[in-house]
Amino acid sequence: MSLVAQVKERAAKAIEDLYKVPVIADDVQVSQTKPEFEGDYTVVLFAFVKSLRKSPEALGNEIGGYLVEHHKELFTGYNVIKGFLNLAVSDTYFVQFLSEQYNQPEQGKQPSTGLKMMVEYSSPNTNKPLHLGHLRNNFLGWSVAEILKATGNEVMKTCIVNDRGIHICKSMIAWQQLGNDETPESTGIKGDHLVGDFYVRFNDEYKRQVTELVEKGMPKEEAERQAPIMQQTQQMLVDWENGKPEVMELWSRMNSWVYKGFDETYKRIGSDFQKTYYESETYLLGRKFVEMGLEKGVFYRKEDGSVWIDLTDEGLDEKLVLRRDGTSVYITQDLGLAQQKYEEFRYDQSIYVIGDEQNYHMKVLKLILKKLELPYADGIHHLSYGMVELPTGRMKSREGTVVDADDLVDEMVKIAAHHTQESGKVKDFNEEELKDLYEIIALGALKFFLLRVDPKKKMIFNPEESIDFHGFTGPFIQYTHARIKSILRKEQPKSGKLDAAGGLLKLEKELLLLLEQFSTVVKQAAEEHNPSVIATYAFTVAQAYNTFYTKHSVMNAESEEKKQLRLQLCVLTANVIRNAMQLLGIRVPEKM
RNA sequence: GGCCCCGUAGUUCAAUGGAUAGAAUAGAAGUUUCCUAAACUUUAGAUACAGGUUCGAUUCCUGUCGGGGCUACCA
Repeated sequence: MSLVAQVKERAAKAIEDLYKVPVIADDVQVSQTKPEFEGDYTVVLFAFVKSLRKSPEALGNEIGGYLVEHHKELFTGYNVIKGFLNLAVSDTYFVQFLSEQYNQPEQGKQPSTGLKMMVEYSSPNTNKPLHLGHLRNNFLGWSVAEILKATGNEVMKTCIVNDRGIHICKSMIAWQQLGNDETPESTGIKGDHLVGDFYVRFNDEYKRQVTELVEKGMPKEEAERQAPIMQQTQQMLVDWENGKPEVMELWSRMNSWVYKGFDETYKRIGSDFQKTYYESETYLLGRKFVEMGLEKGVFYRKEDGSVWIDLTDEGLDEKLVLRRDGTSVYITQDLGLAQQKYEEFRYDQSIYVIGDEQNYHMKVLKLILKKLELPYADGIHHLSYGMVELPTGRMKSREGTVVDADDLVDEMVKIAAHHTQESGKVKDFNEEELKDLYEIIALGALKFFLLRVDPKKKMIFNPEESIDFHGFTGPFIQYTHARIKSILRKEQPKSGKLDAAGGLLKLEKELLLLLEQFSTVVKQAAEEHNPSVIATYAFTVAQAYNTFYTKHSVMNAESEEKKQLRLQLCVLTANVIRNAMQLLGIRVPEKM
């Protein structure tokens, strides 16, 4: 049991014994003691003042006295300041924790819950390459999946690829008309970028044609409909839906270029999926829901044949679920996909990593499934994350301000290489090892940058300033790990019980206090679907270690006892850092 | 118009209703005969505004101002 949990439980028991009232451990408010006060954990007493009719000071002294008396092995002292009972945890407890845990390589792992969870993330369109926004999505999704695994869940990572629709046809038409048979091979351009370029060229040509028509005197809206390239694109979509062979062939050819490009990027940034769904295969699935909904009276048909659901009672609008021409809309497709996933995987939870611009859509999706009384409706969670914005606002492809994922990673690798060469610490690395190190550091910086912020909040990326390698960053933590490993290459701790008789120094104890919290932090991150909790934690640990490191020597410790204790502390810190960073998808180097 | 989210040091981010609002960067001043200075130490600097609830409000409620998103028979 975690230390916080123990404090809660014992404090609850103390109150029960002292005042003969039932108290649940979770109702006891416990937090880490602020550094300016004596103690390690603090019980906040205000909640009990009224019901027990005692002053906070009296309560604190009575409970504190009781705890120190009844749990000598755990608490060595207390003080009461206003309504706060500060408890000092014994060195013995921490030293025992250290010697039990230090060489357990898997820190933070929780027992199995038996629950199955799906995490859908990444979800790209096949008409453009991945950009910075996708990176936040990819890193979040991967990390949350990893955190859920660590907390004992079976996790299935999935991806839904948007590979059909008018926007895909735009790239295809542009390639047909302006492409000169260019291919990734003939041009040397990565497939997803090549197709993305044609999407841009479509828009340029379209704009040109509209302008031309307007100059001839056609009203703008009319021109936008009449532009030949748009008409041809719409015809292509119809042909695609009818399975016209030439169109299908071009479609799968260009998509294969894109997938090859995506695979390269995914491999590099570490994204993977156990199952990939393609919209071209799933977009018709939702239709049976329309029948079901009409039968249950949840949906209704309008005179023109379109089908709707009325959500005004829930404070939302009326929502279309089937067009009057009988084709399904986005939400209907999602209903179908949710069902399909459930049939295949029987999930307890299905987590969708999707931007917050779709909050409304996801709310509607869940609500419709609920109204249809589907058993998996309650398990649907939207992991809504904020957009990555530039200092000037949203990235806009029309203004060319979209930050490309591949370019950004390349840039980060360059900077990592520059810093590494400057420091001159890895002269014994060969070419390949150096290349790997640059990737580790570059992606460490990038992933940490995107994961350290609360997912719900939008965040700002300034392309003018490169992502930092100092301070609250991935490389800072990686560096700390490398430093520890450098010591451990010189000497490994001997196993066996340690003697705490000499007492722990302040910095040793502070570090141990933090290390003990890892499981609690992982649980919190899992409950909140929030990797930033882990990022903050990993940084705090690294910071605490660095402070300790500068102040106290491990190899030249005051005594052999101390040296052993510190070596164990080094091993545990390295393990916790490695495990924490692993949950963020960040590797830690042995040397840097 | 309706619904939702957000305004915290110069900047980027923290803070289950709890103690003197934390970090990181940028700024100023220091630390390397001693385990990796991508480090460490010191210093200065912020809750948009006005009310309310509370023993206690960055957090909850109301209003004002400012920013963003959604509100498609697009996906």
